[in-house]
Amino acid sequence: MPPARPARVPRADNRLPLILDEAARLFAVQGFHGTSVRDIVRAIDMLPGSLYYHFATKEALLAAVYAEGVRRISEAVSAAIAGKREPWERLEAACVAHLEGLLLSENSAGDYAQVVIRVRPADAPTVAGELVRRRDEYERLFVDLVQALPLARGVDRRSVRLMLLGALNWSQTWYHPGRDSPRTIARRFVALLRSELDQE
Amino acid sequence: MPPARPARVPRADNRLPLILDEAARLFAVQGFHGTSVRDIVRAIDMLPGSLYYHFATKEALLAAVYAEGVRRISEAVSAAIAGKREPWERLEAACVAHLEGLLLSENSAGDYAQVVIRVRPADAPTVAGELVRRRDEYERLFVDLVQALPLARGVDRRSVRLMLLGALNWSQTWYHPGRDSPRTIARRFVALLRSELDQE
DNA sequence: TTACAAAGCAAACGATCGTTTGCTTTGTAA
DNA sequence: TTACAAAGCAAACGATCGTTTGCTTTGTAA
Repeated sequence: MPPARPARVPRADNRLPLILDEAARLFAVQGFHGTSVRDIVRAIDMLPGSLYYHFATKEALLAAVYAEGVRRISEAVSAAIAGKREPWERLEAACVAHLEGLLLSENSAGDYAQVVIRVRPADAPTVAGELVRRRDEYERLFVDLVQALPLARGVDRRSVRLMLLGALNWSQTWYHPGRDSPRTIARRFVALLRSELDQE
Repeated sequence: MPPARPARVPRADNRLPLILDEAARLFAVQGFHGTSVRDIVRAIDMLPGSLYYHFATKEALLAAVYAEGVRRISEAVSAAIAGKREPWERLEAACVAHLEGLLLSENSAGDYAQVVIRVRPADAPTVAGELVRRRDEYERLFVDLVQALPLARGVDRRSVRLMLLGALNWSQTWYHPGRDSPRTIARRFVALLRSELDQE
């Protein structure tokens, strides 16, 4: 085995994080096809060609944003359920974290998650497989959470998960910052399901 | 008032309907920005410029497809609830019709409805106002259906509607033709809500 | 202080985009 | 049979797209 090469250390003024942030913001708002490479680099005073030092293609850039989005929201949800034991409490906490990560736009953290929800893998054929894999990986969190619920016999847990996540994700289209908070919306949706499904 | 001009009658070989069909199909699958004018006319052996005899802009074409989509799914839902009296039965029938109109791809009727669900008004700024108006007009059907439900006091009817429609619309992303039918999915989602909300 | 890779500039590539302009074909009403 | 508008062709417009190529600047390890 050859000795490990001395790690090439990135420079401090590396603007790759800025590219990711701006790409996340624009992909979230305008979609993948509605955003040009020039749109992205314009805001950070870069030339279009320079982006290709960091990414081989526009689709590879999307894959990077997508990966970061899954990482962030997975972390938020995991942190939210870490302290809790009761299954319904855990699911509610997860839904609140999911929706806050998606809709809360302060510090632009929500942009990354919105890309995961909004951009269809089919929009970027060369990385579609990777995107689907990452989304599935995230949703597995919710498979487990729903699995742990004490439900009456005969209730299809897959339907429960799909209904809840679908309703949450769709809120992206009608949510307005001034009105009900993401936390309130998430709790309400869980409550609408809960008492019916709870077996006691 | 001048006498009405004799109506200019369109020709029988008018290919405008073909343009609408193909645009609906492609906008549904690839999105608005992911579809070019050339993509649309290619399938019907037309030249790109010829489209502009029928529509002033690509966005005006989208508006026409959108309007037809709302018209079709409104009609399907209205027909489905026409015979029924019981409020929960009416809501279920409406949800089944909504989802079948959205997911059933036989005779390509679903393409128009999918455009309504998939394309964001903001994607076409010059017609965004019209698109929002039409979508709201359609959703008013469901406002009334939920309004008629005999619910326990304190249940937020807006949340019930948003949760249900959100879950249904989101199914577009995970639905697979081989598995559960749109009818089954719609009924299951209504059932998950129903017993909890029903006041008896 | 120097060597060198990291980072990005500068300029352009061919392809494709939505749309326009002027002209021709063709169905239909009279 | 003819007049004419409906419908679309043919060809191009300027703008923008994602990407490449060759060169320069600059931070950092030695």
